[in-house]
Amino acid sequence: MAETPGGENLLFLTDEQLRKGIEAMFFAYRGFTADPDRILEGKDYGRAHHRAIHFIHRSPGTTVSNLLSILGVTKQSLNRVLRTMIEDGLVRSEKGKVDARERHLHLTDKGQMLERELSDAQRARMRAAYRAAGPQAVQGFRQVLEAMMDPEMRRQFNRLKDGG
Amino acid sequence: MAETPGGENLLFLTDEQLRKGIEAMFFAYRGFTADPDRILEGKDYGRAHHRAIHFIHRSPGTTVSNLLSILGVTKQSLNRVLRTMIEDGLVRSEKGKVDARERHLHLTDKGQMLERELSDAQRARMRAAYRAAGPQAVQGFRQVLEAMMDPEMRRQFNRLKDGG
DNA sequence: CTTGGAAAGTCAACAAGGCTGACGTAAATT
DNA sequence: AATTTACGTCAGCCTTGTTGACTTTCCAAG
Repeated sequence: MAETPGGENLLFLTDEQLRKGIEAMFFAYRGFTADPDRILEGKDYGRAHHRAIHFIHRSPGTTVSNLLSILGVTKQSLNRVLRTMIEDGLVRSEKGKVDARERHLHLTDKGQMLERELSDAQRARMRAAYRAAGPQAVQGFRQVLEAMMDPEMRRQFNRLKDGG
Repeated sequence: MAETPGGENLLFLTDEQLRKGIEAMFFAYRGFTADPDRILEGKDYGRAHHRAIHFIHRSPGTTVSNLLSILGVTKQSLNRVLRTMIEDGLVRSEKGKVDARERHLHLTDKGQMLERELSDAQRARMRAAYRAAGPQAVQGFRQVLEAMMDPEMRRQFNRLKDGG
């Protein structure tokens, strides 16, 4: 057994273990996105639309620039998906009252319906995985994921966790 | 506390908890790919090349069709990245001896060097996350990820885990 | 009140990396 | 001999990312 002076077993840090973790992330992420992808194909939307829908639902009234910093894409890229969803009546964009330069984004009823369909599917998979693994495992899952984020992303993540 | 007839606490299965897990996956995956992406930008390669390099390194001599089923892309898509890497002398492709229709793929020394650079960076992040979270958390992390995979992907994952 | 700069939106052009469809070739299998 | 398999390739398309340049709107500071 590989033991440190401190006495902890560090077998979980071998290159082999790390490789397995890397591959697990790769395959799991495919599963993670598979259901929404399936729902969206044929609906003219893609993963980029799903991400926007998710975070608008999550933080109704959020601004474009806030969304930009969460999604980490350029405004041109975000604007493209936002525009189609506004045209299609999934998203409502309204001028800010305190700062009229900002656009506050909301899902319309139609947008809510699609969000529901997508998140139901994604939650169902997550729920099944959580249930299969158990609460203890879920806690570890969350700890490792959070430790894996860039500090900037972790800030975003924790800001979302609490207030809207 | 939400208790089932069985007596288990199911608070970890609330929609809110599931949403946090979903967002954690999203932000963590960004971190997961950030370092290799940074290394590859400016090198004419992208994430697709990284994936191919990883699995060729992982299973030297693997065939094109095997790689196809692991990566889950079309042969045209894979062929594009494979061709450039063969031209650039990162990957060697040789006819099979037992079945000459197959092409067996290996990394050249140059390919090994790039693989090293990429996987060192990715492992460093994974190692830091594992170390911060601890062995117990790592086990849970792996359990949840594995449960999240599609059965087909889980088969691939477990086939890789053992033999090459 | 003017002006500087931030926020938002738009146009154009491009690249990576997915996809489908069609076709060709060599080798294995039936 | 005919069919199937593994691989490669051409052509064309889509999504989603990028840069760069530009305009409009509007807040805030001088």
